Amino acid sequence: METAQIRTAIAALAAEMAAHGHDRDDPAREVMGLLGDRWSTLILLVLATGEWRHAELRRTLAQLSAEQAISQRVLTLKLRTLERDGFVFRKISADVPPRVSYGLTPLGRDLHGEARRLIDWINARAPAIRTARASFDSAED
Amino acid sequence: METAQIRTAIAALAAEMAAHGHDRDDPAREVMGLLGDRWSTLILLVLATGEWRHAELRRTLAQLSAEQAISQRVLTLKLRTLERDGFVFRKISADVPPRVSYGLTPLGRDLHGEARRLIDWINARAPAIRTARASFDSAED
DNA sequence: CTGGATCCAGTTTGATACTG
DNA sequence: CAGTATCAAACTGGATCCAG
Repeated sequence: METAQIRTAIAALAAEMAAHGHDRDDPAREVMGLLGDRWSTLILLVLATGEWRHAELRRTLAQLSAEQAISQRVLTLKLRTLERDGFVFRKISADVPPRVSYGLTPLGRDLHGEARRLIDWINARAPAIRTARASFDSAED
Repeated sequence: METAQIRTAIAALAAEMAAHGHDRDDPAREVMGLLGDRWSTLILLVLATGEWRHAELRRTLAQLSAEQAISQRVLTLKLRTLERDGFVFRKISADVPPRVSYGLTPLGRDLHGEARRLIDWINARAPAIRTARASFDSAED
């Protein structure tokens, strides 16, 4: 690109970002970071099936994950973050002892659907990505 | 959920993941992590406009980001990762001195489109998310 | 200009133990 | 059972210097 073109391109990009509602404290960056972390998308997947108690959810995540189990502490942290953004609700029963359950809000259900679409798209391209990686890795000597 | 229901739910989730092509080394987790990091989606946005040289790209990213500029080192790292997965190409001219340009492959162009859809969805819900956060933060005493 | 090498700081995740 | 506190480990991003 030439200097004048770059200036034009930057202006166009800035305008496009503005038109899509980007501004400096928009939550897109943070939510994308959340979806990109180690556990949140899997938590959404499980909670999409109904309401789960903390310990149940923890055991289930361990079953579904190829890697090691989520720690109690990290599960609490992730649920708090999802709850704060309005994607997950936390319900405490009046029983003795009280039962704490988690589930998806309507917004969380929609988020899960949208994220799922992207994840499925990536999985569908997994062969192409693996091929690209193999080619890159073998070319670097 | 009751114990039997949990068993059923886990089985259903595992089957669903398998049906969607999940397996333990699928790249979805890594690509989502990439899209959730600090710079990759912005890099895709800029590269979607054409071919850019390293230094041009770095300056442009600085213009578009509210935060501080990307470091030279991190830009190289991010471009390498995107290139390895087949989303970005790297072209070296035969000139002296050689010019190095980066751009999107067809796969990268598609990824950008898919990711953009999710980001736009989140931005469209930004008011709801901000409201949820304010309510959560004020309720926690 | 591109980008590798070092060194460093902040954040995220995990292990363990403890409280109500 | 749910959640917190503390400590340790790993990872990410950044600053600086240097080489082709």
